[in-house]
Amino acid sequence: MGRAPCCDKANVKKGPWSPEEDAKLKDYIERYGTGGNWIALPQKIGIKRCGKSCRLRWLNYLRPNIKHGGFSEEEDNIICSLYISIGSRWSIIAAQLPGRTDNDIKNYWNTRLKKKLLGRRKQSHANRLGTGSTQDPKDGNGLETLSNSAIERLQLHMQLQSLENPNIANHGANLAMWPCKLNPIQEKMMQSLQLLNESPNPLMMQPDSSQKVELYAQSNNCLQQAYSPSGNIMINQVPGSINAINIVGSSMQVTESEGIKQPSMELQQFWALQADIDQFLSHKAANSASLDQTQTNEFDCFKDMDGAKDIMTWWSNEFDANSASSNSWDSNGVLGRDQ
DNA sequence: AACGCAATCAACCGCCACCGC
DNA sequence: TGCGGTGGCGGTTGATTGCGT
Repeated sequence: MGRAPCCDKANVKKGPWSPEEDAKLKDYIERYGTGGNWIALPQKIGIKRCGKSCRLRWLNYLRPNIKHGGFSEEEDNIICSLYISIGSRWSIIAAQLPGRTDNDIKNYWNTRLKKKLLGRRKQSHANRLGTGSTQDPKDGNGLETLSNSAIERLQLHMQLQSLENPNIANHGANLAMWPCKLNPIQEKMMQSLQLLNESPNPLMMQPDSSQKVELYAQSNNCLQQAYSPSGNIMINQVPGSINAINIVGSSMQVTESEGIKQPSMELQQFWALQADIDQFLSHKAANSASLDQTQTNEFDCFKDMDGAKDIMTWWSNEFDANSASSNSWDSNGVLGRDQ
């Protein structure tokens, strides 16, 4: 027995929405709201659609302030940063991009961004597999033991590191060094997300819980307005992970002696993001687990670092310094606007 | 102009978590 | 506590559009 369908499939229209259906749905929701029940909505409105379909249509197209297409370079960078850090949590990524929907971002990533970033490497990988690689694809120690998402993210890590600093990439980079040219907000996003969510990643430093971590703001002063009642910023409260961070600006350390200042807008956004992430993680982490299980599973294969070393080395070496020198993680670099 | 292939994106599907009973 | 209904999410599909030959 399969589960009961959410609606009567036989009497439900599928496919593209007509302007009339759109108008009915939009008009109804603007007048009365959803009533907290999407399943019942189509009947009330008088359209033969599945409730889920109505929800999707509203969220992705009909609700106000939706943006379509025309992703900016900043949005590109944010999407990439977050994808690398947290994977395909499109709803979380979308939450950081006002007006964008998870579906839009997912499509954009799958059809464009991913190809921009991974296309060349995948080609190179294919060549390698076809020309004498000794790695058996069925071998459990190979790339195939990773989820696609994890592979992509690790590839992106390495590729971007290579672009920034081929020497570091060749020796197992510390992700705290990366990315070097994000804007300040993205930089903080990455730092907090990495600390919160990626500690099993062997590419990253793994500070113990008592270690003080300093986040360096690079040549910007956005953190110099940092405010924190205790002199520390609580980065998260997950047991066993980092729980306090001293933020050090380019020339100024935020301490209690700095006194109380109003938080900047950027810092408020930063904290809001952290709250979102914390909420997500605590939601996922059933009491004892400090990390999202899915995330952990993705990197289970790296528990045995010997098995992963070759992969890392290959990824690092695969990317030649010549190509790296012609790119950088800025608006004209990695993402290379090709229009 | 016609065809075939690739890219794009709207929409669907199925799974999972949450919530109320 | 278990179960069913619902919402939310990510993966996938398939129709449409664009482009090269």
